[in-house]
Amino acid sequence: MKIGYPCVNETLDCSAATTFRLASYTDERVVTTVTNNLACLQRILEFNVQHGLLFFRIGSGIVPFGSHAVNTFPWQTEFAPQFRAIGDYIKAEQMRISFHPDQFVVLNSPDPGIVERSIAELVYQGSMLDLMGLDSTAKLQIHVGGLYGDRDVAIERFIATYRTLPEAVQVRLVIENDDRLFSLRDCLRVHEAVGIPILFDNFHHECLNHDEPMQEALRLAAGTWHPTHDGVLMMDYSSQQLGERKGKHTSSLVEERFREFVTHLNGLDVDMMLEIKDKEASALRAVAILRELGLAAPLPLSASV
DNA sequence: TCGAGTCAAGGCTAT
DNA sequence: ATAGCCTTGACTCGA
Repeated sequence: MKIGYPCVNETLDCSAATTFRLASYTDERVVTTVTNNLACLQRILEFNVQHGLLFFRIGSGIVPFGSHAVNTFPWQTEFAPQFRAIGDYIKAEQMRISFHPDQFVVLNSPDPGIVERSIAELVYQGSMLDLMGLDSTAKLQIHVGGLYGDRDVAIERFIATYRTLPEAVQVRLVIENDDRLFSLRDCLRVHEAVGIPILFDNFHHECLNHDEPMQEALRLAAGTWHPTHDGVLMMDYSSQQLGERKGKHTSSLVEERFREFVTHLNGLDVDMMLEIKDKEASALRAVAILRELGLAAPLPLSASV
C-alpha cells in the first residue's frame, strides 16, 4: 500500500505550482516558471521518498497554460531532459503518480468547445507522464461531469466522447465517483461500456451511494482495475469535518475514522491519496498507523525522519 | 511590505 | 436570472 497527498508540500520552502497571469504571458516566463516548478517537484519527491510517502498527485499547473492556445512554446522538447530525470527517479523509487485535472475538464458537456478544451487539457497532462516515461499505471483522474437534467444521456455522452480520445489519454484516464451527481454505481455503468477503471473516493461514497457497504464498494471499484495495465486500485481518502457542510473535508486526519476505514479494506491492496487539508502532516500520521498495523512498508534505511 | 481582490477554463443549487 | 459554492494557491496591484 502506498500513501500520498495531493500537489502541495507545506514543509518545503518551494512551490511546484508557480504561475502567472494570462495577460502577462511570455515564452520567457514559461521557461523560468517550468524550470522552477520541476526543480521543486524533484525536491518534493525526494522529501516523499525520505518519509515513506510513495504516492503523489502532481498539480495541473506545472506548465502554465499547458493546454492553452497562447502557449506555443515547445516545452515538450525544451524540458524533455528534466521530465525524463524526474521520471527516472520516480521509477527507481517505485513511486505511483497521478494527476487530477480540475473542474473545467468536462468530457460529457453538450458544448463541443468545452469538450475540445477538456481533451486538450488531458493531452497536456498525459504528455507529461509520457515525457517522464511512466507507464499506464500512472493515471489521470476526472469526474464523469455534469447531469444536464438527464443522467442516462449524460452518461451516454461521456461514453461516446471517451471512445474518441487519443489512446495515450484512454489508457491513463480513470473516473472518480463524486459526492453529488455520479455515484459508484453510475461509474460502474461507464466502466461496463468502455472498461475505464474507477478511482474510489470513500468520502464521496459516504455522501452518495445506493446502500453498498464500504467493503463491497471497495471490492467493486477494485475489480475495474486491470492488475498489470492499471495497477492496484487508487483511492482518495477523506472524512467529514464535523459541524460543517456535508462534503467538507477534515482539516487533519481523524485517526479513529481512519482506523475504522482500514478495517473495510479487509486485505485489499490500494494506493491511498489523503485529501486532507494539512497535506503531508496527515499523510505521515496515516503511514505511521498503517505501519503499526503491518500494512505499510517500513521506512527505507536512507530515510531521515 | 502587506492585504485584498482576482485568476483560462464549468456546473449545480439556492434565492 | 443571478450570486454563491466547490477548493485553493498564488499572482497582482494598490495602499
